[in-house]
Amino acid sequence: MPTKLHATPHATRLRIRLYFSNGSMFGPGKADLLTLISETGSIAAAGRRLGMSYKRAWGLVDTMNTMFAEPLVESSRGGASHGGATVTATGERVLSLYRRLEANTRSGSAREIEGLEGLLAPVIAASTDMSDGN
Amino acid sequence: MPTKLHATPHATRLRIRLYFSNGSMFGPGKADLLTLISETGSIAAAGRRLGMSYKRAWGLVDTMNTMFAEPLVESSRGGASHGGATVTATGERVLSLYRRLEANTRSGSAREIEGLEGLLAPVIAASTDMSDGN
DNA sequence: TGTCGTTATTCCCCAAGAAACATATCGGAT
DNA sequence: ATCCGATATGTTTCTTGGGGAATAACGACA
Repeated sequence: MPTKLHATPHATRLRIRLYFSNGSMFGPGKADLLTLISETGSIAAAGRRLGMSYKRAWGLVDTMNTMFAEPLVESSRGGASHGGATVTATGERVLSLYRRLEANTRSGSAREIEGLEGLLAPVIAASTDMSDGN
Repeated sequence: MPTKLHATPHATRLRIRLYFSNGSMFGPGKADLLTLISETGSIAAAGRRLGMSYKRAWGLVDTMNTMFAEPLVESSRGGASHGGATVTATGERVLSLYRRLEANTRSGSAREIEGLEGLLAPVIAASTDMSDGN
């Protein structure tokens, strides 16, 4: 029989949100949206991929564009491309800083995370009874 | 009105939440509650200090006690002391690990945080728009 | 046996926020 | 002049997490 648990290396996910002094905040939601806008070139497509309504995605973009000194996303309507959105250099910089913060935390606190994981209740393997939701 | 820029260096607050593979999570809410239970020796008192209802505080305690292998909080009813709650050794360990994770992040990503702060829109002194999103 | 403050638990209710729906607009291409 | 797909924004409907009130149990002690 296999050794011990630890079957899951680092399935633990971190969600880090920054609350700035001016009241604005930035976290994984905006970061992921930014990432997907950069990938897809469209607010709508990015929102769809994240399972959020266009309205919500647009609202987040609007907030991001006003909370920073320069807009993170530039959008255009109509035209040959039928509109779209691109992440500005500032946007990429914000994203890069945030991702680095995330990575730093994961690597810099690996010990603490493992320590917490080790204290968790063992997963109930029961495959017969699945009425529980939690 | 260059009355000021970033007078307060570290007003930016971090909120780190861990999502474990078993579906449970731990973040600043539970950590703060744990801290105050340790201080006050009472779930109710801790909840009051945090501005949350007893029901909510108790619910968080209950979740914490079941998500870890050993309870983080032990409580008693009645008696000479009229009941109360104490944080177990495991509880203190969890708290310590989480606080260290927080501190590590703050110190280990000071550059990134400062970088993001530097990109924020300057605070407009006069009119205050208390709107906010995610 | 009654008092006391805290833990434990249920039920009802509500507002904040998300979802859903509905338009309006843009502008190059055909 | 029209089509198209995406942006932009308002209006309505729905969901849900938490608050609040109410209630019970607990147990040492006087």
